[in-house]
Amino acid sequence: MLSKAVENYLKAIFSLSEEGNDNVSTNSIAKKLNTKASSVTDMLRKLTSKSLVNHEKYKGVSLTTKGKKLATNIVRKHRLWETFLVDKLHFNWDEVHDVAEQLEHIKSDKLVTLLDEFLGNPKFDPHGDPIPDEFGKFPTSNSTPLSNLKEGDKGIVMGVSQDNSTFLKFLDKIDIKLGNLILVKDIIEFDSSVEILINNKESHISLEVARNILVKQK
Amino acid sequence: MLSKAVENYLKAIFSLSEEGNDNVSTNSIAKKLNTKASSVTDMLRKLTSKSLVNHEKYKGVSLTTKGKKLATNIVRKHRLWETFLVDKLHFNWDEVHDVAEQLEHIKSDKLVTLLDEFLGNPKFDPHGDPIPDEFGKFPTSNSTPLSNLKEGDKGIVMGVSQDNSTFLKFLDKIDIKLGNLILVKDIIEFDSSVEILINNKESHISLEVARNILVKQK
DNA sequence: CAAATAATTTAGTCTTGCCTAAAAATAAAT
DNA sequence: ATTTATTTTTAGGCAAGACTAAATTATTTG
Ligand SMILES: [Mn+2]
Ligand SMILES: [Mn+2]
Ligand SMILES: [Mn+2]
Ligand SMILES: [Mn+2]
Repeated sequence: MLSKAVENYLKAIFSLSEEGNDNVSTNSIAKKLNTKASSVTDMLRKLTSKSLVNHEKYKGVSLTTKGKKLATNIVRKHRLWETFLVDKLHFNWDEVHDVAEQLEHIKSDKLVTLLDEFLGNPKFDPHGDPIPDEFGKFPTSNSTPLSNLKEGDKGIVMGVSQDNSTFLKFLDKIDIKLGNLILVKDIIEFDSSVEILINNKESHISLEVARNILVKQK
Repeated sequence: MLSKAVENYLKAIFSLSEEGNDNVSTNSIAKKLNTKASSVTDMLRKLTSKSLVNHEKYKGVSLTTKGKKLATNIVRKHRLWETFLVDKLHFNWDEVHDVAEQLEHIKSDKLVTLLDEFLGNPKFDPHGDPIPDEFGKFPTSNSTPLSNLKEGDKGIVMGVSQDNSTFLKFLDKIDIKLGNLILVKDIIEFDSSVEILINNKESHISLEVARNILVKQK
């Protein structure tokens, strides 16, 4: 039975290898988990001995098939619980991440299966992140960052690539939520910031924000 | 923030002091938590330093007001989660205890409040155990062990005083579930075992079983 | 009441997961 | 190609929580 610490390391390595190159660095893991590089090295030795990662000294680390399967299952649980909290308990989308960080470690296959069913086998969580199925397969979403659209383009909000609470609260304020239609009114050349229209409401967002909003172009 | 271990000790001490005398013994805690007496002594020192228990060497232990409040809240969470698992996810009542043992340690006041609401503020869990409210107040249930009834008496099943899975599965087999009506047909003098009728189905149960079924006499 | 038994506490270890400081390896810069 | 800076690993420790064995205190029993 995997400890909570081991599960968090697997999840961190998984998400880091998604967003970048195959071999994840010790430092990047330490940063993601708010820990020290030396602690990471310690843990990598343990993960290696459990055949969950391949680690060559000084060369970074990658998940084994077994490690990837386990990591995916934790992501699945995290996103199912977030969906439960928002859809059933009516949490706001900026409040669920920390609670889901705890719930994802509950060990019961039956619980996951029944929860999934109870929620109607959702494909995406409240932030638009894909929920892998019981075999670890992720649904695909043909969405692109809002920052890729041109002036005059329209897009439907499909998700966000940050679950930071301040970011999400800001989106709430300017009416950005999943399913809403965004019109790109203007792109300011100077700093690539974007003027948008949602529900007849104009807003001005930075490039950084636009990069973290995922839309399906219409 | 309390560790899982601390919470489990508090809960154990709470339940032991409910069912017996005020001062709980080291050995009884060790037995309940499947650990060794020496480990219990270690932990009692820690709990004492946190003002969660009063412990006089060799004289047993009791919860402080603070300790009792925290223990009650864990019981509350355990029973709310059991209710969720049975009512919403359709677990059987013999399958929920171990999962609830994990879920009870999730830390989020908002989660508890919203879960309670989502479940319709239940007063009793799937085993008939009372669920304390947010202030720690337990609802009262005027139920009595089935073993207290006389021949010819009738009673409605209000709960059980065991969440052991084999015991609950046995009850399933003879149609004993919350709300069902039991008629006491005969009490065998020799061993005080009981012949009962439920849903026109006759069963013969031991005194030990009868003691663990709680009914409201009709 | 003394002797035997049972319960509890203490002493000394172990594992997990984390830390700091120092050493070693790799990457970047002159 | 050295020197410098960065990254990673090692060495040594700490706290929580558990264990075994031994010592101490309480309780029974003859
Ligand atoms: Mn999240
Ligand atoms: Mn999410
Ligand atoms: Mn239970
Ligand atoms: Mn229960």
